[in-house]
Amino acid sequence: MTTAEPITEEQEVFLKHIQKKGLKRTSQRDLILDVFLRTEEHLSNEDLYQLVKKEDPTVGQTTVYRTLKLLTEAGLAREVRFGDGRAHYEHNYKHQHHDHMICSECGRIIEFFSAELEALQDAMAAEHRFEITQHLLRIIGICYECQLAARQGDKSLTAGS
Amino acid sequence: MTTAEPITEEQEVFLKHIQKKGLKRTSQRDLILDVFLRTEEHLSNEDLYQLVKKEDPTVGQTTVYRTLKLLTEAGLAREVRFGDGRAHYEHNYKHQHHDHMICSECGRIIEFFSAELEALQDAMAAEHRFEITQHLLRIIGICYECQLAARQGDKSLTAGS
DNA sequence: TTGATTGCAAAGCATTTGCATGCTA
DNA sequence: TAGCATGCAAATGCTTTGCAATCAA
Repeated sequence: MTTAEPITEEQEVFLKHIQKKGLKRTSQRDLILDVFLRTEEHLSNEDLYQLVKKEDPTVGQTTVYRTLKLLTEAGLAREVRFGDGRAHYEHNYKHQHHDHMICSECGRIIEFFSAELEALQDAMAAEHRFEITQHLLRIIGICYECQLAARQGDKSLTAGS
Repeated sequence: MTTAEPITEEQEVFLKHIQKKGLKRTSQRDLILDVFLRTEEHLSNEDLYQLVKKEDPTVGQTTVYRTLKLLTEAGLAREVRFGDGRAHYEHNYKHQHHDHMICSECGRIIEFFSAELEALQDAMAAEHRFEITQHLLRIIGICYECQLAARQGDKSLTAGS
């Protein structure tokens, strides 16, 4: 499989980054980027590896690790951690920054954005003359669906879970 | 070493928690709590283990892990993660909730609090009917001191390490 | 041709778990 | 005395690294 010519903006961004660092374009990196872009989720390394493997079983997991790091450097991916011990990645190119609410019952992830929140963070940083590189807001709790479910199963309460 | 009678509020809180769960009070747990309370920092497990070991070299690291989990359950400690791959713990009893700015250059940690920020988070959660259990805000960037240092060493710029 | 890339296996870390012994209640 | 707690060693799970073979530029 020869590497194809760039099509999407993202691929161009990736190529630029690759070249700037004196690295090389490979079919594996192309494929991993492609699969990543086609998937709109919070992919863990393992997730992406499984998807990539479907299209090319010879790709190793190590390459996925290394490529995700490259994509993050290039600004195409953003690493997020939900507290389950492994890294997840989401699209980061021309995507508005957003934060997450994580349901500790079902694992559901709700994305949200608040300009006021962002502004307040900037203000707090300015107060300390702190130059923000990135920020991470994670709200953990119970989503509406799980609250409903809990209310229904409320009659037989012993100690929970 | 026999276990001593409770003195501080924190020790009482811990005892109550221990008893409620049908667990037992031990000299190790007493010591670990004591050392934890005497230290005003963001202790990692390893940090606390080293400190405890100075006072009682027979205590095992596993016990520190297990006790820190207990302290967290009891509401005495709060687990925080700064992105270095391991958990850190800070005092949580009658301590106002606060968030952190982390300098990616020197590792310095600045604590801050904003009532507006808290209120905004609550508002965002309410919008999604999400019931907050806890939240975590981490701002990563460059602290003022490191900005100054960077400006000074700016004349010989090659690529920046 | 040269040096980056790949995939495998092994190594690293932080954390957890199994288990025999010890100790609290 | 019963069963929780302890500490060691081994296991776990995610991620990184060493290395020989391969491939892009």
